[in-house]
Amino acid sequence: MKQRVSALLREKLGREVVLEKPRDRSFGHFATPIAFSLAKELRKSPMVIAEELASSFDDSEVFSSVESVKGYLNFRLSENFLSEYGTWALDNPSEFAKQEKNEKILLEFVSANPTGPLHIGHARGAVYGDTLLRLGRHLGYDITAEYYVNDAGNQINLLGLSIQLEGRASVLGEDVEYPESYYRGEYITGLVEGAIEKFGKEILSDESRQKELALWAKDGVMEIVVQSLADTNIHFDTFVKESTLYSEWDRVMAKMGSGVYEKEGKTWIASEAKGDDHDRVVVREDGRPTYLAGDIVYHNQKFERGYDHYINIWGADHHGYIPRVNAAVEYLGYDSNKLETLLSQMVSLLKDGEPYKMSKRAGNVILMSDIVEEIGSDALRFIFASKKSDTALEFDLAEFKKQDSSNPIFYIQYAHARIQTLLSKAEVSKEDIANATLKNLGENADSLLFDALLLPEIVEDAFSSRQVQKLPDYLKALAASLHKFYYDVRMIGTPDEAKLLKVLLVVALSLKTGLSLMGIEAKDRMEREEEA
RNA sequence: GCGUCCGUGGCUCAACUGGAUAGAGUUUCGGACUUCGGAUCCGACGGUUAUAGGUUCGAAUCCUAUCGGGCGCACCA
Repeated sequence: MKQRVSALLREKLGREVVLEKPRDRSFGHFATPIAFSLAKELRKSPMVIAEELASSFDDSEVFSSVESVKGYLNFRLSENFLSEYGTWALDNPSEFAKQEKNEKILLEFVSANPTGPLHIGHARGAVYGDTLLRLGRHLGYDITAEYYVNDAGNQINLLGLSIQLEGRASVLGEDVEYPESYYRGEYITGLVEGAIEKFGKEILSDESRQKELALWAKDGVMEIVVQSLADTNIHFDTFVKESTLYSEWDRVMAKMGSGVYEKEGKTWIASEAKGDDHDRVVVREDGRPTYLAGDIVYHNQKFERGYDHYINIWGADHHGYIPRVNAAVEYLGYDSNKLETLLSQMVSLLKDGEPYKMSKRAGNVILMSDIVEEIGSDALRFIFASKKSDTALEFDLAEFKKQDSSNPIFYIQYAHARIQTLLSKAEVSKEDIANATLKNLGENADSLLFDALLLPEIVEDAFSSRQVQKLPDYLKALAASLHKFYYDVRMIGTPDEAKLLKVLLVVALSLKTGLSLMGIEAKDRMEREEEA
């Protein structure tokens, strides 16, 4: 819709035009302040320019009116255009809001270490990434969702050690000394049991078998992780294991050329020259690679696979890490502008206004799976998609357990269900509705139809700006329009029944499509949950 | 100290990335059903957009400084 208008303006003016939605619908469907920017070069007042432009659109079939108001150019779409577009959408529901973008994107997200279950911070990045993925795919981008598994390095050894310590303490009854950092939580207990079953109790006391134990355990942890993600409708196409990459190391180092050098018996990357605070060690004196080394080979591998664009989603606490990875990418001979790193900020939880209690059982982290169990996948996804990912978020669980309009996910679902109920009570046939023409609707229904047809713009905007919260914002507003319309206009049994219900069908299509892009299934009926 | 993200009604967040009168929800108060699901709707109260300058037709948005906060600043991941 907007594209159509944009294209018309481009044709007319020979330039790209900023198109916006006026705050007040009485101004029209779209508006542009173009006359202000033309004022300088044309040396005429914006008002005059706007007047002239407005009158040049007189013969258009797309617009019913084009007016200039205080230098703004306001467009009102014709009933004919809206009617045809709405009908097309209903006839081609799976095509609605879709596009054919021609770009291959590698989207890496979550990538939590296989040393423990996902916590609430991971969940935010996961939801953000998956929502972007759904939006992008809907727009036709060819996107691969990838999870990078850090299954090498110290944290893996620590996993083996943690299982042994827990097993020696709880199973063998020994007094053990815990080091400063080790993994704890219910899942460790589970791994101890599994380890005994598989290897026998001996493995708990044999330090030389720590590595063997860890390599087995990380697969178990990954199963837990994958299950948590699946419970939230998140699925990955590929998993790349750090441990499989090091065979490439010599070749990658050679590729970096002068970007790496030897000093004090270590290998460094000259990242400072590429904007980092200082150079970084990639291989220690004893020959063990650092964390960065893994990322260098991984990003080399990514670029060798040949995508048009790369997106990483990281926890915001890693933001200082961006310059050094970009530096590596450039030394490898690639364009670091193709690599886009997005951040997902911290999350703090409240429950009934009080800080959410972290359970000792879980090792003092808030587990993603606990929250999903408490409020459900839909609510979790909605919350995390509702706020800009790069700002800190605080939310109260209690708000999302309510069954009324204060709970946005409920409010939207209710709007969708309400439409289904109306349809089931319709006194006209489905054919009558499908064949109805969406004209002479009256101001309320016309406005509602337009709102519902805005979804394509929202999807495009949300993806290209990487601001997925625009989608839930839109859905909330659309649901509000629907509820208000429902209250204001009676439909069943009136002469306009067929066409009004057809408008509602378009609204339902938008709501359902929008929700599915958030990984949430639209409901046809609301089941009232019993108060506990 | 350096880097980075941020500061918008009492609270949680928006604002089409520089556009029209800064909008929603929540809270508080007041209204609306013998009517398609009141699980809803309407109204009121509430703002010098942290502060001070600057840029221009136009600033919450861009620039500078100050104040306040989160997160980084490893040969940990």
